[in-house]
Formats: sequence, structure tokens, C-alpha cells
Amino acid sequence: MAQNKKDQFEKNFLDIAELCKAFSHPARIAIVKVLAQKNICICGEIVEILPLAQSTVSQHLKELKKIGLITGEIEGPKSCYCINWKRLNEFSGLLKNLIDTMHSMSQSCCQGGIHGKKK
Amino acid sequence: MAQNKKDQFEKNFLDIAELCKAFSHPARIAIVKVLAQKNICICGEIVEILPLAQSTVSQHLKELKKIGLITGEIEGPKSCYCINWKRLNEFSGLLKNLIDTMHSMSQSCCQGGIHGKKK
DNA sequence: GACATTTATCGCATATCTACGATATACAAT
DNA sequence: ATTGTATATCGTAGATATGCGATAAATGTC
Repeated sequence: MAQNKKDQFEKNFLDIAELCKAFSHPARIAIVKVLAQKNICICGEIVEILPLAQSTVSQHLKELKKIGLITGEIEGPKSCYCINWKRLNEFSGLLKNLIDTMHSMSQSCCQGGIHGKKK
Repeated sequence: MAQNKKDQFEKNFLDIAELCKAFSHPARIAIVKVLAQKNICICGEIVEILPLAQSTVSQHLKELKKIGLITGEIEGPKSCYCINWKRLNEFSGLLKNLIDTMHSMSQSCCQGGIHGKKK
């Protein structure tokens, strides 16, 4: 059991869910911030700042790259990871748009229906 | 091994990460949308719409409630789950603020440093 | 009280995530 | 060619997440 049911939902939801998953661990948020703040591209420098092993940081970078939030090029022994601002802003926009859309279609709840019958 | 290192990051990151985790599964996004769109409070009605068992939906509701994105009151055999718009907007705002802050402190990368030396 | 309805919780199986050390890979420098 | 440096990948262990059926709990109905 415990089959994967994620594909049975709206494609739009899956995209947002995967973006959220990328940010669902503080280490990955921290990595993105380091890339922005310190103007750092190098995996090794990130490793020095964060309390994580090199292999762990590399895995997190891989996930961030997979979803498109960062880009990464390897030039021999050096890496160059950069933030993909377009995708990051898209993430923020998709979430805001989702919430705004939901808000606009919502009506008052628990006031007129069965549940409003508070004694 | 595999110890939990989440507490070793900024508290702000942990809060955003937990909010993102709540939205990191399309089922939970779908649940929130159903609560908004259909103006539904009842767990059982959500179960009918989504391709999930009642116990699974109940678990997702519990997680959404735990992080504060929805509120839930049980009146005997009936439930009343409502969206917490304040918290939802806070989620959207925190993410946007984080990204904007990162963007404002960022400088160009891979253009003047070692990595810019493209042959 | 007996029964139906609705929801939460328990127990369990499987899947995925997190983290690390060890190792492989790719390139620069000597 | 050998060495050194930086990074990715592999293997693995433990922790969480996902999902369901069965069951318990709370309330209304007969």
C-alpha cells in the first residue's frame, strides 16, 4: 500500500507542491539565501557556512536544481550555482495567485448553514 | 545517523519551511481549495471529492490545522473546517518577502570572479 | 437503550527524505 | 604521470511521510 496518488490531482497543484517541497527544508532555504547574500557560487563555501556535510549539501543543491530554482554548471573541479530569479519569482507568484484565486471564489462559511446553528 | 538538523537554521526559515511542507503535497492544496471553492466544512464531503480514504483526508486536515492554515471545530459527529485566510496570506507574504529580501541583497554572480573567466 | 452517522485515532506497510562516510570523477598544477 | 582540489554519486541507516483498513469516540435518532 501507500501508493503514490500525487498524479491524481490538478497538474497546477503538483507544480506548486513540488516547488513548496523544495522549500520544505530550512537547509535548502538557507542554501538559496547564501547563494544570494554572499554572492557565492561554490559548493565548498556553502558547506563551510552550513552545518552539513559536503555530500548532503550537494544533494540539496541537486534537488534545488532539479525543480529549477537554481542553475548549476560544473567547470571541472569548480562549480557555479546561481539563483534562477525567474523561477523563484514564479514560485512566489504561483502561490499568491493560488491563494488570491481561492479567496475570490470563497464565500462565508459556518454562518448560514447547518454549522451556523450555534446554540 | 540522519539526525534532525532543522533546528540549526534560522527560526524564520523553519517557519517558512513548515508552511511549505504543508503545501508540499497536492492533496493538501486540493483540500484547501475545496474548503474555499465549495464552501464546504465537512470532512465527509471532502472525502467524496478527493481520491483518498477518509482516514487519509483526516490526517491531512490534522496537518493543515497544526500549522494553522485551517481551523477546525468538532461538534459531535459533524466537523467544521474553515480556511484561516490570515495565516494563508501570511504564508504568501513571508515567501514573497523572503525572495524580495534575497533579491535586494544579491549582486551579479559569475561575471567578474573566477567563474567569469570563460574561454 | 440500540442503532446509525461522522470523524479521529491506531496499527501497520510501503515509500520517500535526510544525513553521512566512502568513493568516483574531473580537472589543474607540478 | 602524480598529486591535489572540488564536486558528484553510491551505499546505507534511521527518521518521516503517505495511505489504508479497522476501530474508537461522540453525538443524534429511533
